[in-house]
Amino acid sequence: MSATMRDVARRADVSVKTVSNVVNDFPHVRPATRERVLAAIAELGYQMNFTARNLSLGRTGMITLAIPKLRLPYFAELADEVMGAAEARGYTVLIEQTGGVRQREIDLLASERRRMTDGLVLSPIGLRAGDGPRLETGYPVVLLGERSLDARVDHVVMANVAGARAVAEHLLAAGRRRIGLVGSYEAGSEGAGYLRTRGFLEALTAAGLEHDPALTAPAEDWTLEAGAAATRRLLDSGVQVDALFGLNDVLALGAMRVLFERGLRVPDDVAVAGFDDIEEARFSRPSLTTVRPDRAQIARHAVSLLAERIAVGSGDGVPPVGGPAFVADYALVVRESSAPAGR
Amino acid sequence: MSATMRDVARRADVSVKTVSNVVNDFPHVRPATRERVLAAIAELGYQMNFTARNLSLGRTGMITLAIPKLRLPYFAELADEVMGAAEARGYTVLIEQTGGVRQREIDLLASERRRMTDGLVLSPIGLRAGDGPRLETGYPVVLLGERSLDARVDHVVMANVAGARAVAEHLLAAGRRRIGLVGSYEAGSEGAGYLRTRGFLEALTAAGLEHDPALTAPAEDWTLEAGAAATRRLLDSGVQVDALFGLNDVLALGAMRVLFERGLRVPDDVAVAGFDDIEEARFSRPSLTTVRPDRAQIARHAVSLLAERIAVGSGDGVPPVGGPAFVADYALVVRESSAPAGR
DNA sequence: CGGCAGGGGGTAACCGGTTACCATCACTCT
DNA sequence: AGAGTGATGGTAACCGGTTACCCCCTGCCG
Repeated sequence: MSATMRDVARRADVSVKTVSNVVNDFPHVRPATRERVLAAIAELGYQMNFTARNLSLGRTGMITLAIPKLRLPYFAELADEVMGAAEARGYTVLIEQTGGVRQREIDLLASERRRMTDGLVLSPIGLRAGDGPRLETGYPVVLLGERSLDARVDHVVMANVAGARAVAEHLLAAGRRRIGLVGSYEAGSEGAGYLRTRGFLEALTAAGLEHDPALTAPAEDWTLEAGAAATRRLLDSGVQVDALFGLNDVLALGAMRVLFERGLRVPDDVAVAGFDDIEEARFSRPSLTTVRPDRAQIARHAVSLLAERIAVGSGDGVPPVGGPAFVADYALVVRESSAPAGR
Repeated sequence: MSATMRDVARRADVSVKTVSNVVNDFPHVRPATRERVLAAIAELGYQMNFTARNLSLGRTGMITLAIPKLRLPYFAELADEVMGAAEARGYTVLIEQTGGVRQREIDLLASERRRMTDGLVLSPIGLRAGDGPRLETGYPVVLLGERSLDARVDHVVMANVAGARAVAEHLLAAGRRRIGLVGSYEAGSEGAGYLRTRGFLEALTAAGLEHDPALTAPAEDWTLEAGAAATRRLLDSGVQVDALFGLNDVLALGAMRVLFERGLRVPDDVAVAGFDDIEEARFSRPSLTTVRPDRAQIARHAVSLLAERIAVGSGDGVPPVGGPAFVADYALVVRESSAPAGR
């Protein structure tokens, strides 16, 4: 079909080695020769076959980013950051959606398809403690999420506990005492949901308060829809709340929507806060108080760790163990939804 | 490093052909032989090298989806749909972001990197009329967007003109007469911005009205931020509006945020409508009237056209010309932001 | 019992690059 | 002048699959 390196070589009357030297701009090529080759390339419209190159190089220059769902703004923003960080290192990112389903996450690790990429950045949701060994496949993997999987794999985490504690402290300082928790986590999973809940509870405890279990609004997914549904159930149960903490921003936004439908004013009647600082949080009505993890930092670090691991793997035999998890910075962002006084 | 097919063959005491027959479950393999091969595969932990397979097959099983920005909810949702449609056909999707920049879009078409995938679904923003020929590279391409690029390439479009007209008619029917237009398009580009504007103007004309140029709020990007900024400028200019039509939902949501900041009530003082029906539109306060294009249909059709084109390309020589553009269904979704009477 | 059909499986070429190894060649150095 | 040196570029093996082509063997038919 299209021209190959040998065609170019024949046309320029040189060897394939020389053509290869030119396209990879290897230094020792005489200018005149280079010209001839470039001319031949232009005439034939030659374009390199990357699959062939990848085969001989033994690498593809691609890494996989596995996230639960692209439609969730947090992950779309994360993907954007990771793509940027990867590009800076010459990698192309292949995005896979796991739906947060454990089996999909495991499949991805075991899958033959993954051999199309040089490494994997996995944002695990479904994996459970005990699944750790599945990660130790010798294939370069970096986890985005708490290192609760007892796996000897590199981790990049956000300060879930500290961030959630900061939010709760802020709400308590504003005088809120009956704080509803929107969202839940699978028992046994030690993911972001568990950790944020823990941070939240720690703050209450530190303030000498106890969390009323009736103030928990479980949500299956971390979506607007689920946040709204959970909040509806909570309010229907008749409990009184003066604040709601969504385990992430979309849950909080879904909750706000329901408060609005029920005629409750935010923040006057009920303060609301979330976690993630997705872009929508700044533009919602009212704008949403939340925790902003340094996403760019997370992405950069994850890609950097993965690149390192890939390099090592291709070097000697046994890759070293992942070091301690890297914890990204965060900041509490107070906005209208929890402003001290009604506006 | 890892085991190859030849290793498996040696281990099972068969030829590579037989191993290949087994892994590709070719019918004529004696059960006993198959067992031996499978056992060898298990023992060696063999995993096929996809790069090698791709090289001999001359295809990669991947297609590229090029969109402006993953952070824009519309495109995140579209990407999700495309990935689903592609998976149903055995393709993996590689997402590239163009930022809506013309040069990036052109680079993508010319790039050698694209040779890593079998085809391209491109959502062009920056390409101009006249750029058509650049698309005719013999490489399978399907365009998401109006066929204004005079290119002989397959197109899948949404009913931008009709959808926008429907929105405008709805606002007019609700008695709105000074309808601001939030968003703009590059002169000369005939993309979604231009077409939606056209549909909007058609409705006004049909109603015997003229659009006051002062009611246009240009926005550089189609983002929340840009929508807010544009609306701020519009309101600052002192013009009176009783409705705002955002050329897409995020522009409209950004606009709503500013109306709120200025103490204007939606829909009582100003009705608002958008285009795209992103998920956030259902949960905003108030919920947003918009046009819902059938995204799933668009994705399915685009992937299907591309798959067809890929199949043809590998068959005979010259691929046929793209047929007439496929126009996806749409529906006007009326919500609170333009409800007839204040709630 | 020879011949033939077709299932089962081996051999080796091929996909299109990279690169180890080697051969020239032009100079410079002693 | 002979040797050493580095630039230049050719040859062919190799990456790890797929597959065209061929051979062997078994079962069945005449």
